[in-house]
Amino acid sequence: MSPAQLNGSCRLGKEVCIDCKVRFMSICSALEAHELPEFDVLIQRANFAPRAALFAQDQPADAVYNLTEGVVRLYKLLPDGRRQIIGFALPGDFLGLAMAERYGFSADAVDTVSACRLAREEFAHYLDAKPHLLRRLHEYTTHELSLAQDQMVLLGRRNAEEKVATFLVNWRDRWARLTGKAVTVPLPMSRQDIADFLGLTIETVSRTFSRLGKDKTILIVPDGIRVLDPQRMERLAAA
Amino acid sequence: MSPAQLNGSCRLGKEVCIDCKVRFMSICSALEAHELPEFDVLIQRANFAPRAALFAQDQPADAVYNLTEGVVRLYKLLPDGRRQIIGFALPGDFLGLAMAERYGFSADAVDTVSACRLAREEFAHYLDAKPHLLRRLHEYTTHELSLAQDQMVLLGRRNAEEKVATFLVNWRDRWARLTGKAVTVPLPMSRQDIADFLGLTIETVSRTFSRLGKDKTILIVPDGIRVLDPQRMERLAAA
DNA sequence: CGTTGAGTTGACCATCGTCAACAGGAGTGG
DNA sequence: CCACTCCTGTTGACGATGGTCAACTCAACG
Repeated sequence: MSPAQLNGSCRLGKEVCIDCKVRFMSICSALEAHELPEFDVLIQRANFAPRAALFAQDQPADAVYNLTEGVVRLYKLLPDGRRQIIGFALPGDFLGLAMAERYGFSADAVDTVSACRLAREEFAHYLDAKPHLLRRLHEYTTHELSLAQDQMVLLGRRNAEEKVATFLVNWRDRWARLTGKAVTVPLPMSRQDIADFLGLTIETVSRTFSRLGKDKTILIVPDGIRVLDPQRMERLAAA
Repeated sequence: MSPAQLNGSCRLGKEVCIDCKVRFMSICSALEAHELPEFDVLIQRANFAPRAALFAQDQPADAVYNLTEGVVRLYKLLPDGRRQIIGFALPGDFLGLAMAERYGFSADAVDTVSACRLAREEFAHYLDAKPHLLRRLHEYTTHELSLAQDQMVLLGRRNAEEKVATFLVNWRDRWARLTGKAVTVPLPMSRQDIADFLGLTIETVSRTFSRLGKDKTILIVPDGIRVLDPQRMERLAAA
């Protein structure tokens, strides 16, 4: 499947806002039941294969997305190719906050992704008519800003072990909010993705995982980890 | 003057929104002329001596601030005392975006600071009645988020020289927007502040300044620098 | 089976942090 | 007016954390 070219069998008639599984985790929770049909006509379902691009940095920002399924990595590139992942988006997350002419970062699917696509202009006009939705969006944005500030502390002032532990704890908690608590934490993204998120190299991430594994702090399983010593893990993350 | 204890001779009658020098650089630019008097009654002028705290992380967030004068450092502390400065605020900047129960970071005056203080609850209610102000605030927040994402790239993926150069270029440009272009860029904050903003130590910042000085890329002057080779500077910052 | 790509591990090294000494200016008090 | 302290910033020597380079394993896939 080619990147950014898709949605075959979707839009099966049943995929309407009122049935949306992530409605109450997304900005759509601000909408009243009677507003859902009118919102429905604004959105378009889009599916993305693993590694497909939702959008790319500096492209004209003609759409925003509400993620309903899968994991998306958001990243910025320096001219020489260095990459910083600024976040991983999960179902319920809103992409394209900037509402600028062009995207400030790139977004692509880590695994199979579904999202509601809204034309930016249309969405902006709809927002003008719905102050309660704008208010919800603003709350969401300030929350994102707060997470970004936490990430600055992590990138600027924590060592490799603290970075990895913090990442794993945060990811486990986000995952638990979606699917409930589980012993095994899936890690759909690659080691390279984790490294680029934490400001490390792939080797350092790998070594730190191994060390935490030898510690019996975590157990490394295919495509994920199991937290064996949550106490020690949280202590490392809090430090 | 003791921290967080102040405003003596302020509120001289003339200090009303309509005369505000930074009105068009702040979120107040969203207000119509006829709304200024009603906004005026919500605000309270506050002055802060150098090093005084505007507010501290985890304190109840009972006020937000609109900066009118001076420089404020915003920072987070780790339990063991490591500090990450998440930004420097200048006149026109809005502090307390989170609108949460408690402040997510600390803010204190770098030099002499003046600000408009608004009770958070009152401001929230006023926002409910003024969608255009909310909209402006949302634009401001997304801009801050975008800056935070740039800072993540800087912290995660740039070396010391690039960090320092990027900081100086950005600071020069922000300063120029306030006071017009000038050969000398004042640096009211300490080396320690710069280090904690860039995820470096004070020694590395000092050495990098010295090296850029020996290069003739910059000239180090008391409480500031002069950019001698803007081209080279921008090249380092863009890298 | 051979190839490919992700992940792991080891050896070595560079950048930046740590520790320490020192310089210079501001403020204080004899 | 000078001696003294204090504080910030600079510089040097050394070391540790994490990066670089390379070899290797293993699973997936044709």
